[in-house]
Parts: sequence; C-alpha cells; structure tokens
Amino acid sequence: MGGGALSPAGLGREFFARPAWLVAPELLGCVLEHRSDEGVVAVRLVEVEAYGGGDDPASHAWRGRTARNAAMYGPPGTLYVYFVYGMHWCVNLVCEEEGTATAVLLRAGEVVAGAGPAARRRGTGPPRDLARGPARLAQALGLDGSWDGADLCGPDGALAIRAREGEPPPIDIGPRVGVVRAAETPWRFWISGDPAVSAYRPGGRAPRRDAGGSGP
DNA sequence: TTGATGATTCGCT
DNA sequence: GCGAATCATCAAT
Repeated sequence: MGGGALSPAGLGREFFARPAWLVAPELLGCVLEHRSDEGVVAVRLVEVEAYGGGDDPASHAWRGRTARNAAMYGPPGTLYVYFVYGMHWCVNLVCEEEGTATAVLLRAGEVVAGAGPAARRRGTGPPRDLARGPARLAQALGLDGSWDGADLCGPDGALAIRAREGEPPPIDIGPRVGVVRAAETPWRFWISGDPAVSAYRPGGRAPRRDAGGSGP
C-alpha cells in the first residue's frame, strides 16, 4: 500500500470483507478513535475474539437471526453492539459479506489518546485498566446501544479505525473467554505480554469435571 | 406470560 | 477467590 500520508489510512470495507478469524489478528495494533463533545478518545486494540455465524455454537448468530443480532448480518464494517449482564455493552466489528453474520469482539485495548475523557467516563481505576475488558473498552470509548448498526467505513467521521503502523506485533492465540459452547475453539488473539490484555476466564457455569486430579 | 441465562465488572472477605 | 448487581433477550408453555 503506497502511503506516505501524514495520517495513517483508515481500514476500508474490503479489510472486513473476509472471515472473522482472519480479520481478528490483523486488527491487533490498530487504533479505534471516537470524536465526541467530550473530546477525542483513541484505543489501540490489544485483544480480540472471532465469532462465526450459524455454525459457531458460541456465536449470537448460532440460533439464527433475531432482533438483537440483526446488525451482525449487516455488511462488513458494521458495528454490532449488544447489552449483556444487565449493565454492560460490548462492541463487535462485522466481517464478511452481508448475511454471513460473523464478527470480531473487541476485548481490550490501550488508551493512546484522550485518557482524560476516558477516565471521566470510567471513574477511578488504574490507567491501564481503562479499556481492559470488552465492557470497559466500550465505556471508555463512549459506545453504547445507540451505535448498534453504525457503519465504521461510512461517511460519519465520528468513529474511525486506523491501520496499524510499523511491523506486526507478536501474537498469542487461545480459546475464547467466558463462552460455554465451543469453549476449546482457539479464536482469541492478543498481543503477547501486553499489560492491557484481560485475564483469561473459562466458560461460566459448566466447568468440566475431570475424574480425579482436581487441584493441587 | 414465565423463567433462565448471559461474549462482565466490581466489591468484599 | 467468590458472589452480587441488574435487565434485555430467547425458548418453552
């Protein structure tokens, strides 16, 4: 990509028009930026997870299209924002062609600009925890349900994502956090050793019990 | 209409 | 380390 431009190129729709498990690792190191009246907040992505469509038991699209996951079926570059646990918002970026319903969950990032506005929204806490976790990341950026279905590649300039600069970061791969079904599918990607990566937590209330040998 | 669950976070012991 | 907070969504009745 020939680009000597002062500002890094934004990721186009073609970038997202590929399988989520392929897009996810390439999102690491990219910067998501939100401009609002509160100011500009930018987050460098350090942890993401890929989710498939109807054939991924862990995906919201597993049981087909509903009112909630409708945005997941939109064109690549669409935002899918959902409400969970009665109090938290999580942000996804839709991948592949329209109707496929695959997406990448933004799990954690490092606030590289606008730490002031971000901290004001988040409340007290260590700076490195500002966007450490999917709900924290959404809150730090000021994203909620009103952004569900928004177009990241569209004319609205309030939200934009910039390509990674420099060489690819070292990446680790592992199972997704907090999912019960397809718990072993290694579709979680993070930057090796980055302090802003969230802690791994196995699927909620179905810990597999192995015969013998639990604990030290 | 009712009941259970969830791609989480925070606070307390 | 463990449980509460808190409510939209979905499947079953």
